[in-house]
Amino acid sequence: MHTVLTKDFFKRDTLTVAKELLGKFLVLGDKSLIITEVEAYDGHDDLASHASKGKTARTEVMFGSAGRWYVYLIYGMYWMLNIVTGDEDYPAAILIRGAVELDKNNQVIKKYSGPGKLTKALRITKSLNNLMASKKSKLWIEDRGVKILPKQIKKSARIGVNYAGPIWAKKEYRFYLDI
DNA sequence: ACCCCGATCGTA
DNA sequence: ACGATCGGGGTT
Repeated sequence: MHTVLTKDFFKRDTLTVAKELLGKFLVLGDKSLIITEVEAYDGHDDLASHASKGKTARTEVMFGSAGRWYVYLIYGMYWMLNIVTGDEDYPAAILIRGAVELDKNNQVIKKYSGPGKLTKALRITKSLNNLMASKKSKLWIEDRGVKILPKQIKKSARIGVNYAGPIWAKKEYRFYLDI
């Protein structure tokens, strides 16, 4: 059974949604990738989050309704793909950092490790920013019934956020599967 | 108008 | 462990 995840799925606690995204499928045209690594950016207090500096033209998406794509450029060359979570006016999103591409028979075609490499391979750019994750926007997330056990979910501090200070840089908001 | 820095990556 | 890289966010 293939269920397209909609606003209701994403409009919940960000850490909960982040863990549940593992094992879900990122679908783009005829490509299906099982999500294996994510990071949560949760609320205005999260000093690692762009939203900690308040609402700006860039971060406005994060304050908007859940289930939209937040895509931004980093280091002048890499697009980061995030899905907005939580309630309206509560800025939060989940960065998709790794996935495994499968064919129709669920055979592994390719592994994508690293958010920049993933978007480069899928040709994801700014054009998706602020659009709903749906068939209409051509990029969406599906539940295909894959069950992930809690013990399969690994966690660690988020990558590349040392600027966030001792407390927030150390939060174990990165969740991943050992494939 | 401009300065500064980064939710990375590849090489070592 | 570290440096390349450069667009644009945030502020002036």
